Amino acid sequence: MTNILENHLPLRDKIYHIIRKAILERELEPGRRLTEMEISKKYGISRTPIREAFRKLESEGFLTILPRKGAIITDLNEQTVLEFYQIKGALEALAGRLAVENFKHSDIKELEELNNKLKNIAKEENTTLENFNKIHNQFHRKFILLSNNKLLIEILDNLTKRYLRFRLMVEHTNFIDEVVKQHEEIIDAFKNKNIRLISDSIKKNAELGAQLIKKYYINKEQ
Amino acid sequence: MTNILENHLPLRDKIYHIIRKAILERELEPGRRLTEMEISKKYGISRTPIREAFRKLESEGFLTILPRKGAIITDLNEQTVLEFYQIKGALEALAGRLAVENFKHSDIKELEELNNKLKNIAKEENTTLENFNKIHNQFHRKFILLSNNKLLIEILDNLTKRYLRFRLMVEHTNFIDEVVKQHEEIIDAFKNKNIRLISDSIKKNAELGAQLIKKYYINKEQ
DNA sequence: TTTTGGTTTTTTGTATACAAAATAAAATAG
DNA sequence: CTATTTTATTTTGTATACAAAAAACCAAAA
Repeated sequence: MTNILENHLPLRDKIYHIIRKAILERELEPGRRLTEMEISKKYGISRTPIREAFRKLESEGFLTILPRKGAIITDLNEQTVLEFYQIKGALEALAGRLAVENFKHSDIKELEELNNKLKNIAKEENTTLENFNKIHNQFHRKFILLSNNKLLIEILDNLTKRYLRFRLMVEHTNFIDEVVKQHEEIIDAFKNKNIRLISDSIKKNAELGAQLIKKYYINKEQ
Repeated sequence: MTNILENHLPLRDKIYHIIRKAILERELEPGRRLTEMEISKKYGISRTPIREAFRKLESEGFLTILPRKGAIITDLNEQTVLEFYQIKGALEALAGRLAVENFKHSDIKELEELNNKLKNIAKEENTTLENFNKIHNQFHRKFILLSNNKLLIEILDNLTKRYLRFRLMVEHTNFIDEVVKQHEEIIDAFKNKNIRLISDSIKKNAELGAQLIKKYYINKEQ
């Protein structure tokens, strides 16, 4: 495994990855203020690369920087999540439509294998949410890559990273069966090269994601 | 008019806007290398805020930064443009679908007024491409804002800025009539609250944009 | 003429210093 | 004791200095 922190990257990139990881894993909770000095002392480096990392994290929505005030970790509310899933649905549906042309038999097979892995995860005893998410992402990224639209891939990758935080909040495991069934629909649609069906099934899958997050927020209120 | 360079913004933001403008207006041509010292000397400021501006410009696709090598202005080829318009089509169509609910009579009227302005520009003698683009953007941004999806608005704003460069390459004026007609279709679709029609007419409009750019590249080759 | 090797110059990466603004703390007035 | 002003501290914004890497240059050899 290639460790980002070891391979001689510029310090700004190393510190970027460290902070990003901490936010994603909720070590740094939303709303918390982050000072440059704090990080500087903690890791024994100067403020210059830290500032640059902060700006990058801001542009990706992890931090909110107020001029002359500093950085706070962006809070993600229910509304934001729903907005995200609407966009995810539309863009992945586009990816699907574009991908049809490029699908080979082996690609379909790969999707089926990934979906089988998901099905097995549901049966396993000690299955982690991270593991589920990993395979789930591989499934989606498979047809996204086949869209051959580099900008689309870039945008979806960015969004997925940016909103990964939610996915780690929710107990997907109860819904794996439902997800697997929907993925089967998507695979069928690709098999039949039915553009409309591809688009609709992918969007439906995104809507399910939104519903799961919604449940989390409802439980939180109680 | 609010001048970005005067109003006490941090230097990093001022210099960011200066460079961005220069790239958009093709003063700085694609492929050109930009050194920090060059900007530093030209504007009499230190490298620190310049570095931060560079990173922001990189994240928005204006610059490509290679570690220990420096920044070059990103070159946009035909393929990238076509990819952009595919995404623009899908996201604006989503915006349209979401906007329907929020459309008031006055909003429809506003769209009609903007489209009339476009129609008049076609008739004018000395009409600038910038002027056309400005009104054209206002039309699209109108229903995008009504989608009420903040993330969607942010993404579309970013993309529009990032790919503004193209729009300034092409002689839209010959196609204004066609654009106006398509906009009328969009307005009608909103009037009838016909989701499918809204989606399709917006996508068709994006495809026209792609075609215009394509023409530019074809002419360029000759 | 071309290629290779080393030297110089330029440019980026990082640390540090200080000014300016914002926040926190303390002191004073009511 | 509370509210308000003043002072002190913290934190960001910018400039500068130096180290490290890359690029450019030049000379000598094939």
